Amino acid sequence: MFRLSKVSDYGIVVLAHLARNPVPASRNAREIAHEVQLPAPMVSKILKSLARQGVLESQRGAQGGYQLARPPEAITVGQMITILEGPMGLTECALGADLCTHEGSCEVQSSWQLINRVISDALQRVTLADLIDPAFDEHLSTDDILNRVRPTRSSSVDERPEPN
Amino acid sequence: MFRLSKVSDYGIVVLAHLARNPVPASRNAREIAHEVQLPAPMVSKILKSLARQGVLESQRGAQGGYQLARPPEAITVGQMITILEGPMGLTECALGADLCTHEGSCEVQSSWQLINRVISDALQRVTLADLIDPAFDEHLSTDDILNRVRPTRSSSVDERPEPN
DNA sequence: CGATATCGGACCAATTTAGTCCTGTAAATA
DNA sequence: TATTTACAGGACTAAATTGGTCCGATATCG
Ligand code: FES
Ligand code: FES
Repeated sequence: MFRLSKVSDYGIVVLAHLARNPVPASRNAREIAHEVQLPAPMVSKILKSLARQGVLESQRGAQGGYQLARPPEAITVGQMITILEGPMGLTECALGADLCTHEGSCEVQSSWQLINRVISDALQRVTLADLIDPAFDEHLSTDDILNRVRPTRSSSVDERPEPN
Repeated sequence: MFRLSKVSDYGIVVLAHLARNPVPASRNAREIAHEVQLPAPMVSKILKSLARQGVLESQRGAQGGYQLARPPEAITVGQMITILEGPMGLTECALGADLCTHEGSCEVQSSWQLINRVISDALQRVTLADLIDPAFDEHLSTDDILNRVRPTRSSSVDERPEPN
């Protein structure tokens, strides 16, 4: 159906909420779930994944909770999706590995790899800061996004999601 | 998992194969399936969808079969995916309709709509002709694709998949 | 007429997803 | 130190989706 899973969907909503509402600095999973109106166990699971991958910092114990580990400009939509959804690739062939049974006979593998890269790059160009920027989502064309010279706030950001 | 379904995957392989091997003009489903080494009933189902949406022309009865209804330059990857996978949208909210239960309280809906448009546009910029062009998939950057001035063969193409 | 093929669905099994729950461990606080 | 809070890490289930098959109807050719 070409949809993101709910995990990614919710995850991005949660991160956007945290970026938009930076205080109080640390909140626990239950509070966050209540704030975004999503099922608490799901949100908890998602928060754990994000913390494990370094997007959130977690504090255990009483008064513990989660907060963003980096400024919103340093977190891209592409990273979030990769973390919550697994390695990006519209088809397995697109990943380049020897996973597809038709490799060798297939005539479109390399094309898929390119298409995949295009999508991936596009998603890496949108940051969490963009998601909560009211100016971002109004009257922008595709080319504005894809060609834009990054504004100051994210000009020096060029990170990848850390492995692990 | 953020993958295209097999239906789309196979569908694109089939179309690429037909574009690359234009003769004989009309072949039946069984032959096509054999040529691309994919399960015949699946291929048949896919061919039917594509024919119904006008990408292929079908000829019934003895000596019948399928052939491309338009030149490869006039068929985009975005169209193929839309036909085989349904309306494109990474989340339901992205479609803009009143489908999501969180609408109103949600803080990222309009951002999703933009992200969605970016992906969609990117996929509309790649045609079937590109997929079978050996030059296409070698050493091209994302920007080459996204910013490229369309070459002659697809400069005047700006169609959408017809509704129905 | 009879053979060939598409058309349009129904149908089923296997996988994936959405969502819950439980046990363990770390931190704060009284 | 005992207690409570809250994350860590999984196992687990039910529901939805997907991949794949099959069939009766219809159209076309010879
Ligand atoms: S279908 Fe897998 S390599 Fe092309
Ligand atoms: S989650 Fe549906 S509108 Fe945002």
